[in-house]
Amino acid sequence: MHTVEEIIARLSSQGLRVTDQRKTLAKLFVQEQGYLSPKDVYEYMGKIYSGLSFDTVYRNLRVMEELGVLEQIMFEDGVKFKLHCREEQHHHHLICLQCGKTYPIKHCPMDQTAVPQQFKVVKHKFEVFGYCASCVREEEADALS
Amino acid sequence: MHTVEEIIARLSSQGLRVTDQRKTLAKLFVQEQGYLSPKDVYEYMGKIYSGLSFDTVYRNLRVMEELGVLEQIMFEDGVKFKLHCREEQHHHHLICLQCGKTYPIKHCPMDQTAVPQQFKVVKHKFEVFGYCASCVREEEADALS
DNA sequence: CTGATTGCAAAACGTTTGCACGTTG
DNA sequence: CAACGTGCAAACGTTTTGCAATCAG
Repeated sequence: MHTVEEIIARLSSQGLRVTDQRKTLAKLFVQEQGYLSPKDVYEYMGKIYSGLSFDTVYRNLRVMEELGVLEQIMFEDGVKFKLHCREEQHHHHLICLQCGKTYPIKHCPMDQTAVPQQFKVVKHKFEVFGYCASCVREEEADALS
Repeated sequence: MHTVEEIIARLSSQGLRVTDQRKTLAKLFVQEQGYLSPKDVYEYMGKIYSGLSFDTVYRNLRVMEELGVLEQIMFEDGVKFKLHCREEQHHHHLICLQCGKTYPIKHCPMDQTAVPQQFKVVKHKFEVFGYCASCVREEEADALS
């Protein structure tokens, strides 16, 4: 799920149409290794397709999510999407609050977590938020000026 | 922040009015040791106050949050509130997907997590979801019937 | 060609706001 | 009685839906 070609192949293997807009959407998420809000996507796509409508963006985000191409998570300020991690092994993420890019953390806290027997665990969430190297640098530059 | 009286005291110490509705809201969250959506709260309160309006519920949830009485988090299906943990030490939660109740986890995964030096960590989220003992039992009972 | 995809308009949500009236301290 | 809280109606932003026109395979 890391290349535009793979995504397109997956689309057509499901009998879905490969439209220009969907190709662009795939390209956007492949380039951008991070979370994007529907609005981010709409603004980006809008520059390319005049007369683009918000509902098509939503529909395509949904399609991609159902295909397993994208994954969705809730932030404080709303839903965001990113390319689904195709990595074999379970992992978590560092997430940059500025640019939305993510970096893998191999360590999974569930190994060390004692859970009462009575509690039936279904899933867990572990995310670390902060600022990545380049966003920290920008911030410092801004502070100086 | 564990009793209705403490919450009321905090309200009036801030020059805010102690209304019936706010007392009921406090009682609700003190009893319920878990997450409630604004809708949950509205439905509960609506049974008591006919003509209750949604915006008042929101306003009071907000007031309580600003007082530090409640805390808010985002779930897949929207915002929810619960009594703010007054515990001294940092901890995380087991959260029941059925009833919304929470149970503390002392272990904090950040201790074991290696983060690249360049990444400036601001906060983290660690939550374990599943079903608590009583909800598991109900589920099993349902399965049998 | 046939069914999938798109834009448009409108609806459906959840949440917030302004206002006049009622209530608390 | 002054300030704060409430209900109502209406605004708002986000997400979804129905429909007719368009496009991909």
